[in-house]
Formats: sequence, structure tokens, C-alpha cells
Amino acid sequence: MSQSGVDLETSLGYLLKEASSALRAAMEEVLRPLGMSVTHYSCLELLAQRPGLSNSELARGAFVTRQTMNVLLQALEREGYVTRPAEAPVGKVLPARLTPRGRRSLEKATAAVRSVEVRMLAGMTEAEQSAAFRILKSMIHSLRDGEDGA
Amino acid sequence: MSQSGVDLETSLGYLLKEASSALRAAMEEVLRPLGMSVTHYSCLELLAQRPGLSNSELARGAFVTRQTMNVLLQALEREGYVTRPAEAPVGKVLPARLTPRGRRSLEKATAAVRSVEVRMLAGMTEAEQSAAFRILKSMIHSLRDGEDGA
DNA sequence: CAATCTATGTCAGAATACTGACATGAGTCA
DNA sequence: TGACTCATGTCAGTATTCTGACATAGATTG
Repeated sequence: MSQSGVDLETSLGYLLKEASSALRAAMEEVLRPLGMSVTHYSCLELLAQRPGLSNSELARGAFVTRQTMNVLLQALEREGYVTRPAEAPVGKVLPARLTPRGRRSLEKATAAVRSVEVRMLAGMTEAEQSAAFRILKSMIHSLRDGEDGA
Repeated sequence: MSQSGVDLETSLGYLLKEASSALRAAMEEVLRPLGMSVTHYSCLELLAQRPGLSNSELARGAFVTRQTMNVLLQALEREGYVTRPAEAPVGKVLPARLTPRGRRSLEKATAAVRSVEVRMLAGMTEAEQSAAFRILKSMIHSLRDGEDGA
């Protein structure tokens, strides 16, 4: 008797949420022994791959608000994982960078997270991974499209 | 020079998080005018499709803790969207059900959320949707497998 | 039958993320 | 130049979710 509803059993949206939730749980599990949260890790990984990112850019990359990222960055700065110049080279944008300590701390976390990703991909062929990549990109694009258009 | 890292640009995990984040944002956007949060909606939708679900079952279905769901259920009960018997028919499990008011409130939300899902699926063929379904199921299965095994 | 284990509902406190607000710097445009 | 718009960093308060803990009911096991 599946009425006009969304039908959770066959909803791609529900499945997407389920997969994302499972991924997050798996990441939290391997990061907890390292004393690191997912957002914490995301920030460090972003900085490793794109040194000089600003607070707002990091926030967008980690899918949190810039206020949330700012609190995290201040903590990471205080604990010596990240450095930011006292004054902005241009405008108000403060480029952040990992310290050697930050890089060292990230190493173990990266390995742990990669093991999760490998596990997630287990049982998928190369072709399926490509398909997944393309399909997810398509979903993101479609969702971002009409968010405030028309 | 993409070192041994996870490489955000080609990481399925990152893309999964991005898609899930976009979906959540889109849902929040259409639900906000109805005064409903995503978790709020999830609870109602679950109850519509599977009447009599307990607090803990609803929590698992909405991917939150049972404590969180309990707080929400108490609020929904107080506002007359949901009813639970005063005493458990068996054990401690309290089966929850939508009231007519709850059903009415859900109608508009379901339509709104379905429009988001339709938008997300725009540009995907039937075959791609099937592939997405299968692939997401595979990811979930792989992630849940070894979460505390071995 | 008794002991143990597991799952549930619930309360309380802690952690986390968000919304609102403000000042400031850069770009646009008349 | 001056007015306007936009993005940023940051502070403060609110909201949401989580972790910890407890008592209880059912299932399991010896």
C-alpha cells in the first residue's frame, strides 16, 4: 500500500542519507582513537591539499558554516596544528597553513580514513566507481541548480 | 603532486558527503516554510509508512540516537501530531502513530520533499538510477560489514 | 529456576553546529 | 569621489544532537 509518499525503500535520497551516515560513522570510529573529529580531520586534509585556504573557504569545503570553522581553527591554532598571519596580506582574508605538527597529526588520520574509503569501495568494479562518481556529480549539480532560481 | 592523501577531487567519500549535504540543504529549504526540520519530517514519514514504530526504531530510521528521537517524539506528542499509549502493550516498547493532524501536516511536506527528489533525479536515466541504487547499497553494506568485526 | 545479556525509554549534562549581528575591506557603478 | 553591494572574520546566544547513566522488560543460557 505505498500511497503517494516518497517510499523510503526505493528512495535514492534516503539511500544517499543512509550511505553518508554509514560513512560518517565509520570515519568517526577510526578517528576517535586519534582524538580527532570528522570536521577536525576535514579541515586538516583541506589545508594539506590546498595550503593557504581561508576560514570561509575551509568552511565551504567541510560543509559547515564559517562561524563553526572559525571556532575550530582558533582551537587548532592554539594547539599548534595551524598557523595564520596576525594581519591579512590582502583584504580580511587570513590564509591558514599546517604546521609540521599539524602535518604529523594528519598522517595517521589520513591513513585511517583511506582504509575506510578502501573498505567502502570493496566489491565495486572500476566501472562502477566511475559510474558512482558521475552519478553523484549529477545529483549535486541538479540540486544546486534550482536552489533559489526562477 | 597528489601525495599519499585521499585526494578530495577524486574521493568518492568526499563526493558522497557533498551530495548528502546538498540534499539536506535542499530539503531544509523546502521544509522551512512549513516549519519542519529534516529529522521532524523523517519521523513523520517513517510513521506514515510503518505505523506503530517504536522510538528506537524511528531513531535508527532517521539516523539519530534514540535520545534525540525521544525529545522530538515528546514534542510531536505534546503538539498533537503523534500519539503513544500510556503503557506498553508488551515490554517497554511504545508503538507510535500519526494523528489525523500529523497526517495532514505530513502531506504538504511529502510533496515538497518529493519535488526535491525529482529535481535530484533530473538528468539521470532509468539505468543510471538503478546503478546509483545498487552502488549505494553496496557502499552501505561494505561499510557496515567490518565496523567492529575481526 | 536463576543469572546474564540485550534492548528499550528516559533524564541530565556536554559537545557541536547554527543563526543573528557587527565592523571592515574590496569591487562595482554612477 | 561616494554610495552601494558583497564577502570576510569574529563575537554572542540559541538550537540541535550526542554521550553518559539508570531502571526495567524480554530473551538467552547454564
